[in-house]
Amino acid sequence: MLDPKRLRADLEGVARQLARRGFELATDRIRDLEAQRKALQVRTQELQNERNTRSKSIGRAKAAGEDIQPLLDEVASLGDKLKAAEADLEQIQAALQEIYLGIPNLPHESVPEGRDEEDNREERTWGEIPRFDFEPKDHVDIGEALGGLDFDAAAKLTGSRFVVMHGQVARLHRALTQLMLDIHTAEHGYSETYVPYMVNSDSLYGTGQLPKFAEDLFHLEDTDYYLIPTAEVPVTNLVRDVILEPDQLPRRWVAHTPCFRSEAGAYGRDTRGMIRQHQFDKVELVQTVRPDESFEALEALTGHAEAILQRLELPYRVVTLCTGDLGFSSTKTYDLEVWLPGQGKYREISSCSNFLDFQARRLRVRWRNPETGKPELLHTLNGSGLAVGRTLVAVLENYQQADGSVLIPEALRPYMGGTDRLTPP
RNA sequence: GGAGAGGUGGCAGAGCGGUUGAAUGCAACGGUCUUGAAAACCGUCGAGGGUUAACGCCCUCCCAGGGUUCGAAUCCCUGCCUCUCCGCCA
Repeated sequence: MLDPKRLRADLEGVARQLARRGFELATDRIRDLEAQRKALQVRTQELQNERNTRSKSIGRAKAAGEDIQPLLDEVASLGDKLKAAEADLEQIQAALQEIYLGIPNLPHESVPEGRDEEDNREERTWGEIPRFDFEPKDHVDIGEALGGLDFDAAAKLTGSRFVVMHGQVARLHRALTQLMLDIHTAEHGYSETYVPYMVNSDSLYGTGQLPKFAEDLFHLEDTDYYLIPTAEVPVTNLVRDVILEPDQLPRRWVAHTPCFRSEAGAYGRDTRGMIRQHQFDKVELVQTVRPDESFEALEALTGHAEAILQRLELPYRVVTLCTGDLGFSSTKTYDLEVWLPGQGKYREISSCSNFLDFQARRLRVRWRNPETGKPELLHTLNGSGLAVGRTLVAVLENYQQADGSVLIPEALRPYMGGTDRLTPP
């Protein structure tokens, strides 16, 4: 959520910045509601003040043994007036809240202008795109030939957009997770966290998935519980309603969880293979930092995610999302895109974002600023480090051999019992 | 699942329905004292919001949401959470 004070003080300026990302701010309606809010709030508080004052004097009179009936008569109508004013105020505030919760974050000035992913800006590339002296297969063919990927079984057990993994491929999947967790904890200063895979709606409001993106979530019937779409939700919510001391900052967590996404609105896209699933594993990096350090932290965080790809020797590029492609809560996002020979293009494997105080305001994540002595909002960030399923896809496709086997990247071999190759049965 | 107890400020812990946003202790911060520190003593010390140029004034918050009342941390209802005992279970 944006700062309501800022919206009041500079509505037009905020509207201009939001227009960059194609969001039209309802300035007239906001101005109108804010004016009503102000008038009603002042009136309500006056009435509350009157009630408090009179009640106190009644208390005093009673203690002094005086007849309080005349005083009671005087306040007879006050209660109704106050109730009406409070109800009106609540209604206006709810209307404003609904609008405010639907406003995305402001794009940072360094974010390129653009409509969609076509306009994202490439920052750098890393690694050599592999050349094959045969026609490279995609991960579905490779994985099925290895006996390690079974989409038909998953369709029988559940439905489309799920996968069953077997044997050496299942182990490879686990090995990737272990490698990522080990690097982030041992080399990048993150502390490992295990969190619930279901969260309540408060948590989802806090990180911004609700109220706007309910259709992307799996909701458990007759409960307030949802399956997490990313570990970002439970992990960032760890500091909801918390005031951190300066020496506790920055906080860095890494968590490995499955992620559940309904993928509503993605009907025809990536229907083949593991690229877009209802359930996938992800190792997630989350940081809570001082406000003056968040852009620095974004660069570092992105580097941490890149380190995994480098360790696996997978070619990738880094792009800055343009204003039109930027996520709802983010002010700036770098996507890491790994090269997939099966598709002959780069595909997203990590998304690293700085949210400024956008999530922190909803979550009331604060620190005690020693300069002011007051609790102030922190900045939150997160990034995938990495999406495990897509990393598996990248390994299978980039390390495939003409005979149908798949080499294991050096860094993974200790996690694979020393095996250097997956071979078809 | 059954029975009971409870949820108050950073922590601990009081709080007859009426000048209680909340005693007291600890912690924290500022000061006195000291070569320095400790101890002792004095003082400050919750959060959010409205209004104001500012000083200030005002409102809200004692798990959450309803209710009773002129007035609720205190009474009633519902929900959530925690603890103890029993049952079941990985």
